[in-house]
Amino acid sequence: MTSDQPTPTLQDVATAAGVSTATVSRCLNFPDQVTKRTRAKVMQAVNALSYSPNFGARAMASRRTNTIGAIIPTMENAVFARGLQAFQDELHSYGFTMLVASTSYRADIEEEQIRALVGRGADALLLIGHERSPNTYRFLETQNVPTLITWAFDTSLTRPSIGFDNRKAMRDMALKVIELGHRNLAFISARTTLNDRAKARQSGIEDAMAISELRASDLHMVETVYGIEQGATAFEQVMKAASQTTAVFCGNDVLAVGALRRAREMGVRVPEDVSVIGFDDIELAEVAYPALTTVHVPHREMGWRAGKALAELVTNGTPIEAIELDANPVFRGTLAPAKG
Amino acid sequence: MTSDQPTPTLQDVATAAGVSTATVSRCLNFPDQVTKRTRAKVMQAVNALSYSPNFGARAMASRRTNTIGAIIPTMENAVFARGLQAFQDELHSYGFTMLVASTSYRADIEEEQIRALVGRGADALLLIGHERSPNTYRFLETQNVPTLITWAFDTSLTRPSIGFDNRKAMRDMALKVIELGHRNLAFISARTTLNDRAKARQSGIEDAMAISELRASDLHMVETVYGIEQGATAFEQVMKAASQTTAVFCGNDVLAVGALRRAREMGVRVPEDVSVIGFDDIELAEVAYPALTTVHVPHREMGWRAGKALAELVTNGTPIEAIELDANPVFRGTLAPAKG
DNA sequence: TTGTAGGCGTTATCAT
DNA sequence: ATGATAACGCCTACAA
Repeated sequence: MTSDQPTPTLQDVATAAGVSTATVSRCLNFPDQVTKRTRAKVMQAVNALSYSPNFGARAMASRRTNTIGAIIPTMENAVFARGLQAFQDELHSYGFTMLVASTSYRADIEEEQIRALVGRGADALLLIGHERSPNTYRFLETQNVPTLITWAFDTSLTRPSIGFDNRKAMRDMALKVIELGHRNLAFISARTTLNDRAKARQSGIEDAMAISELRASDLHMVETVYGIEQGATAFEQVMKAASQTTAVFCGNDVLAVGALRRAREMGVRVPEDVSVIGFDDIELAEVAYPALTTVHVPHREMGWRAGKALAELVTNGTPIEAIELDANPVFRGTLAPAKG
Repeated sequence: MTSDQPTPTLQDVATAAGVSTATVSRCLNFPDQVTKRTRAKVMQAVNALSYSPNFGARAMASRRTNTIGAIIPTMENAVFARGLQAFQDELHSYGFTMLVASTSYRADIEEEQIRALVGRGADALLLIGHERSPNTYRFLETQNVPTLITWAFDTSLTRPSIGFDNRKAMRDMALKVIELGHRNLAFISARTTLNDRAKARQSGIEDAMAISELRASDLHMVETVYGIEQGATAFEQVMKAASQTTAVFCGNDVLAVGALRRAREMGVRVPEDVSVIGFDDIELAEVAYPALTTVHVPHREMGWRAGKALAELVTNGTPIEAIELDANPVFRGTLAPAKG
């Protein structure tokens, strides 16, 4: 670096172009309110100085940031990645920037991140799932930040959501599994504390059992934290505690893949001895061997629809229309009829 | 909402607490410059109003944003996810916020994203790989934004990097493969345009061939875009065009997993008929069947070291110390000695 | 320890 | 169509 020249400001451009700052501002924001000739002069100065507007100043003066925040449980694996990419692409096409933060599935961190993004002037927020502390919702309300929920759908709530019904999706899957003759079911669940998706998925299995005249209380449940290794451990626990199990549902594909691995290590054949069912349909599911039977989640569509809805809300005030998407079973190699 | 009460400002808090705005500001930024008593009063007012500082104003007044940007090729899969999460966690512990943007592996989009993040006042930037247009580097220099390169390491360049030597890593892997008797090698590469990692990995294989007195020109190369499906297609091409191939290197695990799948579909046995080698060691690699032999990349360490380096640079001016990490072969099921 | 006041770079409302 | 100029909300010398 030769010299620490300070970044050029609007004023510098104005001086260079021989106009007022107001005119430069207009050139940049409303080009057609300005003469062709003036515009040319100004743009030339802009380029010469390679001026680029100061975000903070602009945010302060216009009281808008063109920023939309997304807060997801984790970036560690691909569960939210595909949807997020679609969300970001859509926002980008509207001229918005996406800010991401992750919570490691912890409610306290989520609240912190919400404050951080709101503090940074996010014009709106995308959140995963409905369940969080009243405090958090109160904050969002007083701050007047529009919020959209995704990865869930629940009309009984007033908050808009664009997602799918976790309970119904899991119920449909479970009905198919029961139809194949499975009676001894287990469920390896993600932590259900402040996680409505996990709870809903459990309820879905129980619904299916009730419909099929099985006793929901017979569902063998193990709750564990996220991770392949945790899924493996949980699978072993299940097989030890309830060895008659023929079908193991998992709260998500990551756990399911762990279960699959441990099954192989234990000499338990999938699907001949026990069927394994996941949820999410991320890349892992296809790649696993045998390929995982799972509930397909419309990642991309959810993402872009959410992006579009928020962009239009912020831009034109178009109210968000709740949208329920389908999440359907995908049958692959890990599910087979129950023996006998 | 009952009333559209405007967000509280520093002034509001000051009034409520019966002090000046300066005192409130100090309470928030340098708590120990203020009496315990005063602080208590102020914090109470802060909570009562649930005040949270305006980012733009703060950025403008302090000329710092406490924001560090990261620009990665894609969020679609887990390649960069683990490292990014570690990066973000480390930044967070220093009080920084991470901004992410993705480029879909396109140089023009990368440049746009760099401008966007700089425009938003990013105090520093994390970029993947060294190779980009001189224009882009010039911009970064005139804007005076410190930049750290990761996912690569090259002392011949003056730019600091914290990463690993792609060429050396791939060479080491290739040497092992050749040692196992493989002579007919193929390489399914990611696009090499403006992608120094892809090029380096290719060079690594060629280096190993040269060392082993094989003709580097005999390496059968296929270049393709990112994706499982693309890896599958490329594998088929390779086996059709060079059926004597016994070892297929892939530029990354995603392509490798695609190759694996197509091999199964084609009735080609891995590793009996052909060995498949990946790069990155993401979750997919472990989960694939057979589990993928691949080059392990120290995702997390790279991420947190990068975060620490940038945070300390921005905070204390500590210059970045380039760090070379190891990326070593991991031998799993897809590699076996060549037949005969 | 606390208060006063000027300035940070834009936008937007008025005039002209 | 263009130009003054008053906000915008916070930080930080400097003064008290």
